[in-house]
Amino acid sequence: MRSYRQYCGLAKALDVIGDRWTLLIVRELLIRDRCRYTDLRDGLPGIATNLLADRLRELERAGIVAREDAPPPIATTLYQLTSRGRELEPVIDQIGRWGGPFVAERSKKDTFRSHWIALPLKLHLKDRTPRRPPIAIQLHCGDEPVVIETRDGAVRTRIGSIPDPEVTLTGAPQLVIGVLTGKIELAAARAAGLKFEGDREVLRRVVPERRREPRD
Amino acid sequence: MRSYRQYCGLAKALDVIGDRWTLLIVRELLIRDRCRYTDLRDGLPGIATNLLADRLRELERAGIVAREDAPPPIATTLYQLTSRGRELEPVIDQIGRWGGPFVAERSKKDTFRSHWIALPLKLHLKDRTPRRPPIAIQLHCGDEPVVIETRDGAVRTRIGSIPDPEVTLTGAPQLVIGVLTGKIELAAARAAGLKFEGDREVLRRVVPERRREPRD
DNA sequence: CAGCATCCGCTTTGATACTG
DNA sequence: CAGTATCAAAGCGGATGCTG
Repeated sequence: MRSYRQYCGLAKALDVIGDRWTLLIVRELLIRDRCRYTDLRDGLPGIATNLLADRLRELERAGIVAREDAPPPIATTLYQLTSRGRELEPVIDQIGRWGGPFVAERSKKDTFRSHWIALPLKLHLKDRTPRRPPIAIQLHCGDEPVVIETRDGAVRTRIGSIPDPEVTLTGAPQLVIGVLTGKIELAAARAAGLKFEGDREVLRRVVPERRREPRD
Repeated sequence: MRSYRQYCGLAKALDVIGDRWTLLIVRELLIRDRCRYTDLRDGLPGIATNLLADRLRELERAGIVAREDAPPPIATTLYQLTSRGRELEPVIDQIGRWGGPFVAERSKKDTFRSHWIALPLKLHLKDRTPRRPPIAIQLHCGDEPVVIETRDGAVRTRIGSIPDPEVTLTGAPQLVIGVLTGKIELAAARAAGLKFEGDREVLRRVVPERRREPRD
């Protein structure tokens, strides 16, 4: 990206992360921690492979991404965020929150990967009763399973499965998100096709975090 | 901008605000509230005029910017953010914070407009003793004067002058910002060329706000 | 197969000139 | 003042080819 050449923090940041696809690549790495080129490509439907390679080079040069050549017998390259890269989480959080209203309904032309909901869920949800024993909620709403786990009061999410989750939700992402953020009643979601298994009290334990009111 | 077509809040947001120049236009409108096409162009050195016109059209269509035809005798068009547009302030705040390290030093090729510092100062500073009578700090570090004012505990900034400020700072933006954010001692800044007039105790009243620690 | 690089047509951007 | 018009250059998207 050509620099704006403006002595301004916003403009300087956009010089680095303002390119097309760049922040979506960071999104992938925030969710997956360490992953291969192919994982990134699969999580970024629509990207041209040469662009992904270009962006990874630029991000590495900017100190946001580090590439690690896994030793044999794995023999593959792994990409991960540096600490400077992980500092982009609040940036992506805010942009994603601003874009929240746009995901109220889903267009048929939109692609979806289930792990995309992991980041907003982790950032939005909190454990209402952190003293009680940890719980896990298993989600099935796309290509890969996602787990929500409480641990030390924090809510974590990751790609994967767990043998005995307290709750399992299966269905369209709109319904899964709606139920977890409290925007859709469980009964309404089940009527709309969501499958629910487990203890419904557990579901109430994980609730959207109250946002700080903006100043001014 | 071509849509990413991803069912993801971040991607949907970037469909709208991810174009080159778009967030810088929002920056201008956050600082200036209502302004003319020419004001925007002056605040965006480097932008091609057709691009500014294009972006304003797109932003209007997206419900972020509203255009208002001022009645005669003014007879000019004024642009301002809608409420949805003002909701981008936290987005720009976070991106600007992330870009903060990049403005540690200034390249000679960088352009500068003094009002660019108004937004980060407003977002970073707080009034340590909000009960005391309001104060004003006058800044001269570029093309236009900027005022910092305390009011009801909040810190506000605007383009303009005030007759009798408690403090006046004149000099390079690095020095002005450094002193206000506490990164440079006043004595060091004066040695480096900053002119200071007024009550140095007043300067201590306005301090950087403590950021909430990130979760996780 | 993973991890790119190359090529090509198309779109976006940038610089400048011009207009009501 | 507030844009539109024009055109060259850069960037992007899609397909394909190469290499270990």
